[in-house]
Parts: sequence; C-alpha cells; structure tokens
Amino acid sequence: MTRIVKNPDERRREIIQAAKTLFQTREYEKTTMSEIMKILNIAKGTIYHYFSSKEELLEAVVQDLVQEDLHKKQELISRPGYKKMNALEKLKTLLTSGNIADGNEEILEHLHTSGNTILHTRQLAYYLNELAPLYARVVQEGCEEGIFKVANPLECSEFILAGLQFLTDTGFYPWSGEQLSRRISAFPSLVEAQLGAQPGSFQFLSEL
Amino acid sequence: MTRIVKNPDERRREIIQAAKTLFQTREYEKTTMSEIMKILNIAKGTIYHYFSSKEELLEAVVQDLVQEDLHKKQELISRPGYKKMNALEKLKTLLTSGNIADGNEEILEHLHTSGNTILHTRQLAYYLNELAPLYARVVQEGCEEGIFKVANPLECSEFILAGLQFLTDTGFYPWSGEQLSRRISAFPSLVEAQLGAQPGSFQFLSEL
DNA sequence: ATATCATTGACCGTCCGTCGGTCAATGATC
DNA sequence: GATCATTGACCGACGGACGGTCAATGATAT
Repeated sequence: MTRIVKNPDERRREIIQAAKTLFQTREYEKTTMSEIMKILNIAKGTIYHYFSSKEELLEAVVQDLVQEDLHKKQELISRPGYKKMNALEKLKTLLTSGNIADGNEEILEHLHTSGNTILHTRQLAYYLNELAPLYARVVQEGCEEGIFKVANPLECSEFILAGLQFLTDTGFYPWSGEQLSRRISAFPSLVEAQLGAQPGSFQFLSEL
Repeated sequence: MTRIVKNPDERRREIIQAAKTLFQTREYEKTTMSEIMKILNIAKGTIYHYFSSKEELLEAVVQDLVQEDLHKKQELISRPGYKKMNALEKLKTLLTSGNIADGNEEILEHLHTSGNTILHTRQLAYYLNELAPLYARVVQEGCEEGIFKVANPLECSEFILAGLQFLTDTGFYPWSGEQLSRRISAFPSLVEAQLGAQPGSFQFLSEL
C-alpha cells in the first residue's frame, strides 16, 4: 500500500483527535484501536509507534480535552471586561462558559447519556488539578471583597466542581431525569451556602 | 469431572463473593472470568448460568457491597442509644462507621491505591441512591433542632457524600498524599459551611 | 422413568499489543 | 556530487487472552 509519511506532531494530533471523537461517542472501552486506525487509514503499528497502549492514548486525549478547556478559560480571563467584574460575575463567567466537555457539546448531548465512566473520571480529576486553582483565585477575591466567606478556597473549589460534575454528568452514571432536575434546582442554595454568598446570587446555575 | 451441584442461591452468593474480592484487589477490568472460575472450581458456563455478562456480575457485586453498608447503618440506627443523640452526633455516628468500602478495609488499604474507576463509580452512585436519604433525614432533624441550616437536605447530603468520596478515594484517581491531606484538613470547614453548622463541630472528619 | 435444571468444557470471534521488516529522508564520507 | 549508513515513521500478519456461547451430560425431584 502507498505509504504516507507525515510530520510526527501532526500525526500524533491526528490520532488524538480521532480517538477523542470515538471515545466520546462510542465509549472508551467499546472503541477499538482498529476503528481509529481505519478512520485515519494507518496501520496498527503506527498508533503504537506514538502511544504504547490504549490507556496511554486515553491519557493523551483527556489531557488534550482539559487543556482545550483551560485555554478557553484563560482567554475569557484575559478579555478586557473581565478584570472589572466582581468575584461573583467572574465566577459566573467561568462556570457558564461550558464546563467540562465544551466545544464538543454537539457530539455529546445525546450519546453522552451512555456511560463512559473511565473517560469522565479521568477528565474530572485532571480538570480539578488544572482548573480548580483558577476558580480558587476568584473565590479568594470574593472573600476579600466581602461577598464570600470561605476558609479554604482551593479545596472549596475542588469540592464544588467535583460535586456539580459528578452529580449531573450522565457519563458517570445514568442519572434519571428526576434526579438531574432535582439536583440542579438545589445547586444554587448549595453553592451559596458553601461560599457564604447572598441567597439568590447563584440562581443562574439552575438556568443552564 | 465429578460434578458438584449446590443450592442455586448459595452458588450465586459464592460467585458474588469471589468476584467481590477479585474486583477489589485486582481491579475490575483486569479480573478475568477465568480467574473467578478457577478460584471456585467451576466451569465458565456456570458463571454465565447465573450472570449473563461480566458487567451484570459487577452490578451484583456493587449492590451487595452497598447493601452490606446499608444494613450496617440500619443496625446502628436501631441501637438503643441512637435515638437520644442530637443530629450532629447521629451524623458523626453514620459518617465514622466506615463509609463505602467498609468491612473489606483490610483487603483494600494497600491495593485500593490502584485505580478501579468503574467499580468505585458504580459503588458511589448506588451508595448515593440508597444511603443519601438516610443522611438527609438526620440533616433535616438538625435543621429542626436549629443546629443546621439547609434548604435541600437530600441534595445537600448527596453533594457532601459525593464530594468527600470522589476527592479522597484513590480508587477513582491516584491522588497524591499531599492532595489527600490537604483536602481532609479542609473538610470540616467545608461541611460546616454546607450545613450551616457551628465551626469545629465536624472537626472529627480530619481525624480518621 | 422422565422432566427439569445446574453444570461442564470445547469452541468462537474479537481485540490489544508485538514484532520483523520496509521505505524514504537525512547526513556523513570519500 | 555520488555512495552508503543511520534513523525513525510506517506497515500488517500474527499471537495470546479474554468474554461469551452452546450442545451435551449428570444430578435431583416427582
């Protein structure tokens, strides 16, 4: 067969991109390396030239996914208007800019509701490591502004992000519609209590 | 080979028991049906006579695991002294009676630190469904006693349990020792804020 | 005796990962 | 500038393991 040689970086990203799509739509465990290879028209060996195992490929995909989100958020932060906001508005900006699994929303939405535990867990864990500090900074500011009251900003951020995500992401578990709406309705008051914020200030969490 | 016929219920429980041990020590995905079958000295077909897939066997194991915990907690609740406690003491009793993955502590402790995402996620989800209502009731009582202040007891319980578990269970993700101790130190103030409880009342959470 | 059903183990298809080997580009040597 | 060695991207047949199937068989109850 004709052989196509590409820039290694490009090839690597191609593989990650294809794997990302498949892992998200078909579920990690039910995605085969052969599928990825067929989509890209490459041989088995090529994938294994770049990633020593399926597991390692997953790792790269997750990293890519979270990094994407991180960049999006950093872009938001560096926008002109951002600095003038108070901590609450900043938090709202960060939280509403599509949490985890953004940009790929269209793909997900439907098939998201399957159960892709491994991908989602890794993603959340990695997400916490990378993004919780960002939120923590804003929480800290809120405390200084006097609108929040939190003893441990970083852990508080991790706690909130983990809770919100785990309890509403059907990628972890097939939560029922009743469970989801029940939880989402309660989130504003939960987060307000957690941050010591004014009642109603996080009402927007119920309106996504 | 000589054939050993057992009471179906007993056989079923044998299989669940063996699978439970292996799933917890070796990790679900790396446990093979053949291993289970070898331990029990039964043929492959026998397992599939009781469980139509490995996945279904996992489901049964998780259910068993959580049910075990539920019974333990119900036993605690029905003890003579329990009813006389105030809500805070009751919560402490429930929370310190070994959360998820109790009884099997010895086995875990060490190998727990591997990464067994699927088992742990299912377990937490199932745990929330079954046990959050128990906690919610106590939280509700606390509100009536005036020592807590919570708008949505059930969702609040789910939130706390999910957060604590996800952020400290190395079965989800290999959290570092630094992360773990940092989070555990912060838990008292986080939970107190969430429940609107007196500062210091959940200090015991840092001392497990 | 015969119906029922728990049990067996050979067998199947699939999937991850390996490995020996190909080929083109790069750069050293004469 | 012609020749040749080296590198590493790429290939794809193959191995081995695993989840799952099924027809046959033995045990048990009636």
